[in-house]
Order: sequence, then structure tokens, then C-alpha cells
Amino acid sequence: MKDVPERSLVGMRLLAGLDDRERLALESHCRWRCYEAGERIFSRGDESREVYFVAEGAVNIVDFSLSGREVAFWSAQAGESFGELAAIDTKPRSASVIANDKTSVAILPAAPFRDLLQQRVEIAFNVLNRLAEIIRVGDERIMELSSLAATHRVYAELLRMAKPDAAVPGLWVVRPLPPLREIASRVSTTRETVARALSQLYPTDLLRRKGRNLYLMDREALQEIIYALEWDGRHATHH
Amino acid sequence: MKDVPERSLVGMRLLAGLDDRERLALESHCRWRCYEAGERIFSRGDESREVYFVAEGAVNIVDFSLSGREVAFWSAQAGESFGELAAIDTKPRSASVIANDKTSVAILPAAPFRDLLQQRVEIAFNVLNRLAEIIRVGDERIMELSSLAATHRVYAELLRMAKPDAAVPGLWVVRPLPPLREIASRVSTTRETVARALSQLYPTDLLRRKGRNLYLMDREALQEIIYALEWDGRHATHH
DNA sequence: GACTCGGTGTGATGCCCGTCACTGATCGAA
DNA sequence: TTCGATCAGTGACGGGCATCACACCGAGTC
Repeated sequence: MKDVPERSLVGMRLLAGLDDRERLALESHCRWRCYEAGERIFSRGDESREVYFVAEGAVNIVDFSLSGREVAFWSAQAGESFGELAAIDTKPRSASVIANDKTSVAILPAAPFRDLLQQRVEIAFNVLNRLAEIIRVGDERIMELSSLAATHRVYAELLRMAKPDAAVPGLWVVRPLPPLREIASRVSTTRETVARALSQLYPTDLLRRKGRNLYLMDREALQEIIYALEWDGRHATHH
Repeated sequence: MKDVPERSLVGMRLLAGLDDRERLALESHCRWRCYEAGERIFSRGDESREVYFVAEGAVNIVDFSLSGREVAFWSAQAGESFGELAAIDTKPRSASVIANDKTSVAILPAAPFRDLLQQRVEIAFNVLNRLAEIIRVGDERIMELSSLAATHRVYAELLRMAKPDAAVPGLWVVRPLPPLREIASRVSTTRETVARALSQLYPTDLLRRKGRNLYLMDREALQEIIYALEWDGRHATHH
């Protein structure tokens, strides 16, 4: 939000538990850098090993299939970090990272990062918890890809993106609604399918769109639809 | 392989780096148990938090969709472990575990496991590396599900399962070939599709089947097919 | 204004593959 | 041998959705 980005690691979740002295020591190992929206920070297969902390902005962690299809794995907002994998196991980058907005990051080389983990077990636990969360989310995604039709995956993603509306309790809103192409890449389908999935729901009045906001009028009913359609849909009882 | 299962944690990869004294101390916190092939060890959503070490046998980590579709995430052989996630983040089990063969396990409660991580950073690093590997494999799976047709995912899985033949160099073999239904659950498709994928390849002589062995006559050519078909297949150049 | 460019909505077309339904093969056990 | 159970192979059918193609819209820009 500021023009002059803060150069500090205050508020980084992965570093929760460090006192000021420790944090400053860590900052001395960092180099800082800004990226424009859309700029690529590193690519799958790269040999770099640094850990990145997002100070401002947000990034998408993605990968591309041979045919150019973009698959989004997850994203990191300000206060979060990425690139830990390569720093931990010293293998090449497993995915690419692209700045979403104008983004400023702190770049910490692998060596001081590993030193930190050794000296402060607390931080190692933070990292363990973070990796565990990534695995849980990933497993859920695999389950969805395996058992839900594309349309339903879109609805599931809407439910994940929506936040409670500040004004009306019980009303949920996706604000702002990202470009459909981005939703598509998160649930591994196409822009067109996302558009059709939404259109299909407008008449039922479960979804309502106003400008760049998308309102979920009845969250439970939407949830219901996702699973109801798995029964008598193409995946019939089978058992 | 023995009738009386060994009750020791020797050879557990996650514990590499512990000396005998430390290992014995850990064993004193374990309880031991055997499972028959097919028996369920725990289920997704369970509130247990123990870490399991596979002494003998093998287990499958799976999950079931509402429609009963079984999705296999990964498996753990003797010397490997599972259940670390819940022990680390104290959330409910993210998946179910089913014994593949007759299996004996050591069961370590979360508390001593966490103590271990705190006192021996080396072990914490082992766990970090393991989780990192799980994430990398999971990401690859998501990529495959997003960009490869079912038939090609089957071929990719064959390549993963195959090991070099002891006799003929350059020849790779899947031995023994598991039931097709299991391959299907690993790549999220059906038994029938796996059967058809194999049948399709027999005439080309890239695959040859003898009893419970499946020979890959030309590994590179198979690799080739998987990606070649992504170009001019249904996922045309798009961009 | 006109022109571009990124984001939308939607119809038409094919084809992959999940589902259902059989037929056989294999292997133990009775 | 004869069941019974699990696994394997294959045909038929149909629906979902990826692809292609176009029209529309708002926001800059010149």
C-alpha cells in the first residue's frame, strides 16, 4: 500500500516466536526486491534455494503443463512465505511463482534459513505446520479432481473464496471476483466452463453478481448441490 | 516375513541419526500391533494423533469420495511411517490407512514424538524432508490430473512402478502387477479404463505381459507417448 | 468518436471415459 | 471335480466438457 515498501520481517507468520533481536539478525541476511504484477519470480526446475517472504502484495504458485495449461497450486499473501521446499530438500523448484500484484519480497538464502531452523525449534515447528497444511489442502484438491465434476469444483472454489459480508449476516461474498480464467486454473478447468457454471446458477438465485462482487445468497444450499450431484450424477452409487 | 514380528525401530528412515540409547528410549513409548491384509488402521476424521512406524508389511493411505470411489494417495513400506500430519498439527486424520499385507506397526503417541522433534533437530529435519517429498509428489499428481488424459496417467503410473529387470539391462518390469483396480485408484480412473489402456498397447509391443509380470519393452518410447499425445490430443495448443 | 485489449457469455461439435452388462480366467476351498 | 470369489477383457451407450468460434462490453488511449 505504501510507495516505499517496508523492509522488515515483522508479521511474517513463519517467524512467529522470534524476538526483535533475532528478527533483525535474520533481516541482515535478506536481500529485498520488488516485482511488477505478472512478473515471474522463479520457475519450476530452477536451481535457486532461497526462501521468500511476502512483505507486500501477493503471489501465485503455479505450474504449466506442456500444452501451456496453467495450474494454480496456492497463493501467498503479505505475511506468508514460499520457496521453503527447495531450501529444505535442496532439490530444484517444484513450481513457478508469479507476482499477482505489485509485490515486494525479502529473499533469505537457504543457509541462514536452515541455521534458523536448527537453532530455534519453534520456527521449525512453524514450518512443519505450514507444510502439513499444504499437504492437507493438496489432498483435498486431489479428492476433488477425482470425484467432483468440473462444475461442482467451481462451486467448491467459490465457497472457499467467499467471506462473510460485513453488512448482512448470513450473506457471503467473493470480493473482488477474480478473472474467471484464474478460478479455472485453480480447479483445473477452462474459463468457459466457469462462466457456464455461474450462468447456470443465476436463475436459481443462489448466486447474484454486482459488478466485481459475487454474492452467495445461500451457502448451505450451494454446499448441498455439490454433494447431491455426486450421487445421482455420473458417479452413480457404484459402491 | 517372520512369524514373530520384530519389535524394534531399527531401520526407520524417519529416525535415521538416533543412536541406540535414544532409539530404545523411544521404543519404550511405543505400543505394537498387527493388522491383517485389508484391515483398516484408522479413518479420515479420526481424532487419534499417534505416529505409526511400519515394521513389516505395507499400507495404503487412501480416501473415499461420497460415492465410494477409492482414491489412493501414497503407500508406506516397511521402514517408512505415516500419521505424522495429525501428530504435528493436532488436527483430525486427513486420510484413511489400510493394511496392504499382514502388517505390524509401532505406535508412538504424539507427545513423545513432538518431544523428540524438539530435542533432536536432526529428526525434525528428517520429517521436514519427508513432508517436502509428499508435497512434491502431490503436486505432480495434481498436474497429471489436470493435464493428462486417463489413459496417459495409467502409462505414467506404470513408469513409476517399473523397476529395472535384474537379467536384461534396459528392460523394465512391474512385478508383481497389482490388481488393476488398485492402479485405477492411484491415477483416479476406473478398472476398465486401465484394462483398455493396457490392451491398447499390447499390439505395439511396448508392453508385454507374462503372468503377474508386466514388461516395459521400451521405457523411453512409453514416456514419449504420454507427452506426445498431449500436444495434438484434446488439449490442443490453446494459448 | 474509433481502436485496442482484456474480460465475458453462449452456441455447435466431438470425443473421451465412466457406467452398465456380460463373458472368461484363475485360484482355493469344499 | 465343482462351486464361489476375485480379477480381467470388451462391447455399447451417453453425458460432460474441452475446444473452437463469435458477439458483447467496459476501460483506456490516441
